[in-house]
Amino acid sequence: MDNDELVSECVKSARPRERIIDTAQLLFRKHGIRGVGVDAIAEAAGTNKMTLYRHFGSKDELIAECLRETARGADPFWRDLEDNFPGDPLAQLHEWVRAVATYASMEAGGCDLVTAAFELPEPDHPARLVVEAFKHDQRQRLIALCRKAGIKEAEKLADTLGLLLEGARVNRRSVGPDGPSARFVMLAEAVIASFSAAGKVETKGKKVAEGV
Amino acid sequence: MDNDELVSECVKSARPRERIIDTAQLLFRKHGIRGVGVDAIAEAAGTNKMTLYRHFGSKDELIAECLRETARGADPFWRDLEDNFPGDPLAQLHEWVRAVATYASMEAGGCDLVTAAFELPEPDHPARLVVEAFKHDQRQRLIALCRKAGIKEAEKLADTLGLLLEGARVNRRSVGPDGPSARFVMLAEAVIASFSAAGKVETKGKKVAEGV
DNA sequence: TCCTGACGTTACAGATCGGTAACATGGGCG
DNA sequence: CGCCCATGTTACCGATCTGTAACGTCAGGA
Repeated sequence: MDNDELVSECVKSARPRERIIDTAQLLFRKHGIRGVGVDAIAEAAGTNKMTLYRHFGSKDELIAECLRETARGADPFWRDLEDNFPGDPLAQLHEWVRAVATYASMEAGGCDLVTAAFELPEPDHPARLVVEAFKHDQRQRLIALCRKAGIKEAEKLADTLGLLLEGARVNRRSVGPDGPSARFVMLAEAVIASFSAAGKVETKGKKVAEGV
Repeated sequence: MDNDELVSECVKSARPRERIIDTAQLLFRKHGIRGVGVDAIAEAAGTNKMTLYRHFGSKDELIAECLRETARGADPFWRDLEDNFPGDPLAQLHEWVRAVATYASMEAGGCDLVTAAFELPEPDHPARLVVEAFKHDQRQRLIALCRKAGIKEAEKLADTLGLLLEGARVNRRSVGPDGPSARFVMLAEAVIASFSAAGKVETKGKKVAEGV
């Protein structure tokens, strides 16, 4: 509560609206969504409560907008994946493992969307719609990637990797960065290897090329 | 906030202290730890705020005590595992998968300990000590079980299963019971199978008997 | 120039929060 | 009986919360 003013110093945006969203994301991560009030957000963003309420009708709307902004951040992630390994979905899959592990070990760490789902138990909260849509979208993308990579049981591998990742993030959040979450890359690679082997056994004789 | 009085009807305990803990656990699950006040807990428990504060010095202490109580609930779980399949650690491992999946699909669902870790970001909160100790204990138990079951890379399998489980719980919490979390048993069994195969390949020629 | 619209400032409402003080009550036990 | 201790009751404190009203200020465009 003391150094939150400094937080806003890292947020240099012209428009108050962007400053508020950026600052709110930082403060939500630090103190929890319910642990920070709109007054503190506005002040840390270098503005005031009235301006905040003129842009976002309520705190719940601000929360939802912050989550939408966070969710939009995943798009360049997938674009980079495709750009860095064009036409090589298996390499993209391995890079996905490495990249999400790197992202999960940052201070942003635990996915803001999941954190919000934990902090807001009301089933009809506007933020829940954002979370569900995001999770569904990410799952579909990962399934498609596994399928293009020639994995036979693509859904199964994608769900295993997805649950492993969420587990690693939540574990890191509850027991710190030195727990089992530190082994995520190794565990995920082992799972991919086992699914790849199974896939090749089953598709023996057939061309592996399914994607690409 | 309206039907929380009925909640207390399910809690028939003689002593106010137990009633308060049981009621607090229910309300924390329903509204979140930060979403329910001590007054509401006391009233729903059929007592009053003063009695609550005489038993637990603060809300934070009550939270920690609730988590300790929840953590104690895992002991009979492991005892049943040993009692139902005595001397058969591999069967115990498969039963572990089935049992935790059943538990995770109940309304208690998302582990209260993890939820608390998400809701209480302060790193020195007394509840965090309980969470970390519990998670460490569960991990050690699962590693020991895998080892006794003859798995060669016991730690690796235990961590994979642990992260899968935590991922399934958090996924269920964020996208509901019809997401990938519904496939936890299948995914976990596939992982066990792959580790069992790897273990047998590597220990080929040696006696498999290591535990028991 | 003037006007409009975004933004800042102050004050306030109504509710709820965690936590405490003072006192009444009532049952078990010597 | 008389005492004690756990519990119930009421009132209160100061702080904080979301959200609103009224009124300045100021830059930029027609």
